[in-house]
Amino acid sequence: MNNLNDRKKCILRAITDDYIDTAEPVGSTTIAKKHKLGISSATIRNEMASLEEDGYLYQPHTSAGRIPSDKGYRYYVDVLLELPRVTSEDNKKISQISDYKKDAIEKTIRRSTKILAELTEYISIAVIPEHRNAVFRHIQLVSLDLRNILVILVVDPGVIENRVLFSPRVFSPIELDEISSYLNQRLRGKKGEALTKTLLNELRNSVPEARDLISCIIDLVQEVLTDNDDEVLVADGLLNLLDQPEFQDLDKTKLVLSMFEDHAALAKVLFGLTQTSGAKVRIGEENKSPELKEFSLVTATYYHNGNNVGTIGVLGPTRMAYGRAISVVNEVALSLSELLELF
Amino acid sequence: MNNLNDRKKCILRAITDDYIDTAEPVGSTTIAKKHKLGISSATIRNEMASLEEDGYLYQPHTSAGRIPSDKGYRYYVDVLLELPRVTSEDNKKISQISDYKKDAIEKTIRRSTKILAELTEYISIAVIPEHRNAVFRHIQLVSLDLRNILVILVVDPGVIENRVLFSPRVFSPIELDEISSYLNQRLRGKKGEALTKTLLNELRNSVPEARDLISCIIDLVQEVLTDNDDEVLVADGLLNLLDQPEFQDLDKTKLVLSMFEDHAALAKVLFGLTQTSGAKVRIGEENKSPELKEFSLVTATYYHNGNNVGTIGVLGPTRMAYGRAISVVNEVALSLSELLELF
DNA sequence: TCTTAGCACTCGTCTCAAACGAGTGCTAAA
DNA sequence: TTTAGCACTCGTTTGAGACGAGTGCTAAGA
Repeated sequence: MNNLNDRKKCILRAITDDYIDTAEPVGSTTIAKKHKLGISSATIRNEMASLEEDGYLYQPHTSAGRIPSDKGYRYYVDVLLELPRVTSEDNKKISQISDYKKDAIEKTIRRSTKILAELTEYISIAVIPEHRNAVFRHIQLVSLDLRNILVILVVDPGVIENRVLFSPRVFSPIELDEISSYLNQRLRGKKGEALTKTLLNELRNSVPEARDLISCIIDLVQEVLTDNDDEVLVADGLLNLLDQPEFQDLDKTKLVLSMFEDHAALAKVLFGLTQTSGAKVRIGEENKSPELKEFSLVTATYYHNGNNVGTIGVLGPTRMAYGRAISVVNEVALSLSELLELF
Repeated sequence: MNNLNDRKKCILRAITDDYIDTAEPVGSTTIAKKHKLGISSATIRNEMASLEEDGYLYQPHTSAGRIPSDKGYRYYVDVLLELPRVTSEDNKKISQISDYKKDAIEKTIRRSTKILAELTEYISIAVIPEHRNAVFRHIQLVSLDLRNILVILVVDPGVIENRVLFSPRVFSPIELDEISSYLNQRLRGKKGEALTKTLLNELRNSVPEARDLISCIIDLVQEVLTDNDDEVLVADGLLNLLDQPEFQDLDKTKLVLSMFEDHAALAKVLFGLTQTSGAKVRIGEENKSPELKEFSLVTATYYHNGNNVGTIGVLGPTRMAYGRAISVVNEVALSLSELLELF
């Protein structure tokens, strides 16, 4: 694929840079003037025609300049792009991710997407750790008053779930402690898939006088560990889309934004991004989903204990500032992984 | 203010209903045809001219129909409006508010705004209970492993805060229980303002070997009870605005939506809505803030233990379906209050 | 053989005037 | 007091023409 001569590379890079900058089709004279390549507009025109023939560029209509095609962007990203360093200003902002240290993992990720959206001015999305990989760590029952019992369920990595249960029967703190430690002993380290019916029934019947309470608790544990319909996707900066010149058409834009009302479906689209290290870039048609064919997606995974637990990234027009996006996404994923090591 | 004769009332109501429905200036013939009032378009025209003179209507330009002015909407809401009953379908949706029963109050309110936005198709907003009115209820320290301690702080009404603290010194579960019950005993029922320096210092020095741990805990308590910069405003359905014909102008709409980036400032605008019972309606210019002069705001307060703790409502164009908005907002506020009674 | 100046051509956008039509206010008759 | 009739207003739509950015092609020059 590295089959372009140097001059073609320069021209393709110039056109792509310019188009990313201005959102206007780029003409040969513009290139000749702005980027002093030492060749005339006529020569550039010839090269452009050749690049178009090879599928790197296209014209929206005869009398317009050129726009990079998806193939063009792909070449740009793979071959031509030099990643800019993350500025210290950006780094300052990114470091805000760890500001609140150790609150729930989900909040941390929300904060990260928010920061990512602000930095890139695109839509920022994150897939949060799948609970089904989560492990039971600790449960604690606390008597708030006679009949209200606070259940605290701690799950690795970093999810803490609280629920206040109303119990018709009064339990003494000692009883609650006993129940807690029994459940802890039986459930510690278990994954959702390990919660077999046999086990659950055994637990339910273990303390006859607390059957109802334990039932409720088990439901909660199961709910948290098996992650039915819980939010798996976090998005921020949706409105940034309105600032992009290609989304001035309201109907089109509404269509896109309405995708974000069904987080579950969208998560599926964004899943299957299992990736090794570094940022992954999906450009336009490379996205399987037709709604995303005008979008590019730059994602990176973040880790917990060396395991790939989730994905974070940005979604923007194919005319995306790839360099900056990739740098920033990488940096954010890195910060997030570092922070999660502390959980 | 009840100074319009019956015919004028009918015409004003017809124009307002029609304009709310179509978003197009309403002409005399339209009224004559759609609402069989038994009078000709010419008569309606005369009455319209009179209503315009009195400030209830205006024409966007000479050759157009009429649009209700803010004064016209106000009259419509105060005098002409008959509240529609909430349909059983709506009620079904509203009852989803209590689906998850007793998770944290903030989540409940988020869910409520989401439902409200879906039902009305306007922007839905809520001011969540001010923490400074919150009361310390319970604290619990749980040893997760040797050096990680989970702090659970329960605050009335319905806020549960978790934090994992890393402690260089190892505490036994018994020690942690002792610290918990000491703090519970000293802090139970206290408001943020009751946390004087003297008290806090006394607590800090009460158990010398746990000084650092207690310090961290106290910081957390103070943070939660004094509610520095925590989110006080929740909004949903921002994108609904794009479906309104009066907000097809992207620049204008972006300006409005950007208001929602500074929740704190917006909360101020929406505060000062201390109100008795039932929904409050603010129409167009009645809003102090100039950004909101094209908007109407329908709000109701919700209660906890008989105290007005927060506000929930919808924000839409002045051309709002007031009847439905008021009914639904009232119903949601009611459901929310009922649910909070259980907290 | 490669480069480039020159030029005719294309086609989207901008401009402006004319036609259109929804709605009005006024007048005069019922 | 109501209403049919009509001239008038003014925003919107339509279409023709001018404009111009950018192209491809040709032919001359390096």
